[in-house]
Amino acid sequence: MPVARPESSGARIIAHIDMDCFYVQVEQRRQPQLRGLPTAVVQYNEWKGGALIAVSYEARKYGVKRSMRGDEAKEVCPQIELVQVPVSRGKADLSTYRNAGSEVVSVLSRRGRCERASIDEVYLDLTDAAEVMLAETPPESLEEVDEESLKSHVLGLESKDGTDAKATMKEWVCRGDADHRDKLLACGVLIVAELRMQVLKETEFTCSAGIAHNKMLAKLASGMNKPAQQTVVPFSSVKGLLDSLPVKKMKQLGGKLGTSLQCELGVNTVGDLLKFSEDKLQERYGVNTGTWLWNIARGISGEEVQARLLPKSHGSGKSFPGPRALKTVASVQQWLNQLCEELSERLCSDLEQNKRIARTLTLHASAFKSSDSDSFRKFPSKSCPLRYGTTKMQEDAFNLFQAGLREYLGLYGVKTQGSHCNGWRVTALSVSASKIVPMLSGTCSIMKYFKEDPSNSSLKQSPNNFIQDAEPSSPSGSESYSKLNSTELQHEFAGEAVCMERDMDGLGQQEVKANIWNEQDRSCATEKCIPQSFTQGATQLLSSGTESCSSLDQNKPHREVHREDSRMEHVKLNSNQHDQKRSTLKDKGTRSILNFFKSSNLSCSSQEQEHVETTQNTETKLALGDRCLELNQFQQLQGGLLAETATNSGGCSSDQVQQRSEAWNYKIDDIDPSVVDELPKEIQNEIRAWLRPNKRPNIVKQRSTIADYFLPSKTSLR
DNA sequence: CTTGGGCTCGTCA
DNA sequence: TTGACGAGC
Repeated sequence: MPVARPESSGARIIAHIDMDCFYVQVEQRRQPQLRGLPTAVVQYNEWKGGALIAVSYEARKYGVKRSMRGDEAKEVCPQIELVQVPVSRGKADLSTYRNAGSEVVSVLSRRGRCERASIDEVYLDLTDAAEVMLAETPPESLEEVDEESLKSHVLGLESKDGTDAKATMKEWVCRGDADHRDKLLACGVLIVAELRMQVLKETEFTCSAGIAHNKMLAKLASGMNKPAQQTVVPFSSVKGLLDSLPVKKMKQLGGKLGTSLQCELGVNTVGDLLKFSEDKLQERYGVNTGTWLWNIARGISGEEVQARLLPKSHGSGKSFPGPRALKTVASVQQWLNQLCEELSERLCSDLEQNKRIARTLTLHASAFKSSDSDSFRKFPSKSCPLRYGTTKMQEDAFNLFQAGLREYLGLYGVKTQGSHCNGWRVTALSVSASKIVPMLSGTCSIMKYFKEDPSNSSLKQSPNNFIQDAEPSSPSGSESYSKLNSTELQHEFAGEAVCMERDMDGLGQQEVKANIWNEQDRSCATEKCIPQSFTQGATQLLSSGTESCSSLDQNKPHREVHREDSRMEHVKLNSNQHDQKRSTLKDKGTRSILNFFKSSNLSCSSQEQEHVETTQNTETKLALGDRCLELNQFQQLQGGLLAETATNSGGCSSDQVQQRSEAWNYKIDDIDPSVVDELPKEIQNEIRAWLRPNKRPNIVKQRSTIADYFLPSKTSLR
């Protein structure tokens, strides 16, 4: 349900960026000979040539539509190039598109708060950047405006007779008598044009954009002039836009709510909503939705751009339409195994690249009973704590399915569930992982220990390995989030990490924490930089720690340094209290990670070793605070104590840490990378199963990723 | 202009 | 925890 939020004071500059027929562009980049040709991406489906899920603009000219099947498209456009969505494990695999989306996000997140709204859509809050530009280099002072900006469209701006569109645009951007809001929008136009050109340069993708004072209007505008164009919505044209806009075009009104407005209130355009009082709308749709409707009728939407570059959940699913519906428990289990493999792979990538862990596993299914079709029931979805490891996930998913099936069938009819058809059919299955939280230092160190352990590669035993790992040539499921803007990632994590710190505060550890930060401030400011062997992984995590750390880091690529500089500038210029608070908290979160990298180094040069030793004391003092979280999270990965920690309402006391540490019979700090085999059996198995989907050694991979990122040519990315 | 299905993701209650 | 719903390629 939409929720009304008051519009904050002061005009914001919000952009919505939408990739043009994104999947097609990704395929055309991979196969450049397809560029300029009518092209469509079809989902694997033998029936009638598959379903089109993305259509190039060249193909649209021929009347090819997304709703068509491959065969129909061939009829209206015989020369159309149909590219199939990659398939792995018998199902569509969208990793390549997700990865490409990450590339785009890494460019777009440089100028302001960035929210990844979908695989190919992004919201940006460019308010600060626009205000800085207006203060320092206002558009009216420009003698020249770049071509891309001049190609923009201004809603409600008519080109005068005899004047070409670009001249009109230049006049609009540079006019000195505009009000403050329009001047900020003009800055937004210039910034977004720049960003879009940068996206094209670095990713070869074109996109369209909307620039307005809130998300709702920016989203509306981005679709108005496609492809590869941008549209700005001045405040003065909002009313005119909404008055004639069909309600169904508005985000969140495309479904039942919009239909209800049309049918029950006779509201056809958003402007029609103005006839209804807030009370009336609330009465019918509830306070939240009512107020939300009242606001959007007036172009008001205070929804903030969330700082989020990463998805909140991962899912893998497949449907089994018509005759392909699954009839046996065994076949369901087979498919669940496939789905869990993919999910597990993606979770491992997320863990490795973004240091996040998912806590909940959910199974969704659709089914019908052929016997009594009149008593139709929905198959219930079921969740449980998520245990890492492909095999465990497969077990858990299957158990969730069986629990759901029992409920679905009722108490009877469970007996003959063996391999025989029992009247039920499963038409869709999916597994998803949610409640993804950032991992703090501890678990991370454990990961590294095992990943870097050479003896680990010889441990190739893996139960239930009936499917070979993904072909070496296609690292599916390995999302290149490592390419994301590091400062933004940081930003995103800061909030979560802070939450966990607060939990600790609640347990009376404030003083400990204060000491930790003091120590870290000092060590961070005085030490040179991170040992080289860690910079690959650490660069992302550390880059915005403090000025002294980042400016002295010789290994940091130039571009990254530049980005940090602009970020620091940004922080300095911002007098907003909230932002100051946020940046302080961010630094805290960063430093706890920073500390880990400093102290967990195993193989640095002697000179670096010395540095590590000087920070060792700091690490020891962290024991009470961070160690608590490390243990918690490590145990979560093990899955063994998850239920227990869950009932613990988060957090744990130092006593409990002590207890558990003893229960496990080893200390995390004491684990030697060469003694995997000496670990408790269940941990060995867990680690092996857990690592199985990602065989590539960490170091090699990270190096290649970073190198790729800075290669002048894109060829190695494809 | 809408239409569709498979897949993925998000929000709210 | 679970379900309903919305969105987009």
